[in-house]
Amino acid sequence: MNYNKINPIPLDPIRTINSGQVFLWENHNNSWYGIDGNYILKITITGKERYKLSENKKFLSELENIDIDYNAFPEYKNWNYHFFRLYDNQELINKTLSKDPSILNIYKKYKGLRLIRQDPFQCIISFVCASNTNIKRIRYMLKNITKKFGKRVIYNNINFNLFPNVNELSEASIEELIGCGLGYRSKFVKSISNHIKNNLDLNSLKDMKYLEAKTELTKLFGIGNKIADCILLFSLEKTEAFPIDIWVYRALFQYYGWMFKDNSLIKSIKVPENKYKLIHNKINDYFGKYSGYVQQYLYYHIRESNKRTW
DNA sequence: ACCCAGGCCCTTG
DNA sequence: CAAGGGCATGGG
Repeated sequence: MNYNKINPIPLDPIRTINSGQVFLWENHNNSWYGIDGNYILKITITGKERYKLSENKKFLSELENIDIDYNAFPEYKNWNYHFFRLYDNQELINKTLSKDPSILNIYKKYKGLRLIRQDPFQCIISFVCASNTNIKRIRYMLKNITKKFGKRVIYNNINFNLFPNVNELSEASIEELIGCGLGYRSKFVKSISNHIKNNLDLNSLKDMKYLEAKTELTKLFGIGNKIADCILLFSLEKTEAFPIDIWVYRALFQYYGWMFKDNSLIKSIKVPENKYKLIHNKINDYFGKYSGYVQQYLYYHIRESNKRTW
């Protein structure tokens, strides 16, 4: 059977920014505004449909009823190409997401969902905050962090706060972080900020191999397998990273149970930490270097089908 | 009251 | 090495 008829792949920016990858996007009037490190990104919906798919056009023109504010991200003239990874190998992504009927059906259903390339420091703090809580609270914590420690800016007559940089956030006390609602994560954020400020160049992680970079990240207090994979996938160019949280874990055994002979894996309520590497390896063997795209689709799908709120 | 949430750390056996 | 408890916090 030919599963490779969908080409080129589309982009749905609104779906993408509401898929649990980023947590600081807000809707004002007909526009979405997002904080990415030092920048405010803006996407305006101009058509009556929030996004119109046009099968026969390249992804370039599929943004036709989305108005991108190019001034917001000066380093990248067309920031949407950078942020939504539009220069990734379209054919290979398409092939990966069409690997078998299970993933192909999900791919077709949520077309336009893409990976985001985030500011690394913001991504690290975001997913440290994400441990053992829900998305609504992640948003709440991060919003509080920006309000307390980020530069205030006015853009389109709306008040925003940028995400604090390492130096700004390392000034925060544990008490202030607890005040932001981080709870026991406060000590992680404090420790990680100090460590990055003094001992770690985040950009150097981009040049390392997946495992090498992961080893560096998991040395940080509060970062384990899953959080490291989120950081690697969403901000450090490691598209083979496949974060396995409780939702992806459930999806794996619903659709890819055949991959795992060990039945004891299925019974666990939590993701078994000691089996994480084994699962990850099998996924990489099967899906290859763009495994991370599969993860995002599985995550999105399993949550949608359980009617979770974003 | 109890369980869960984009987990991780630490202690025990 | 494996298993299990604890952790902050709020919503269902």
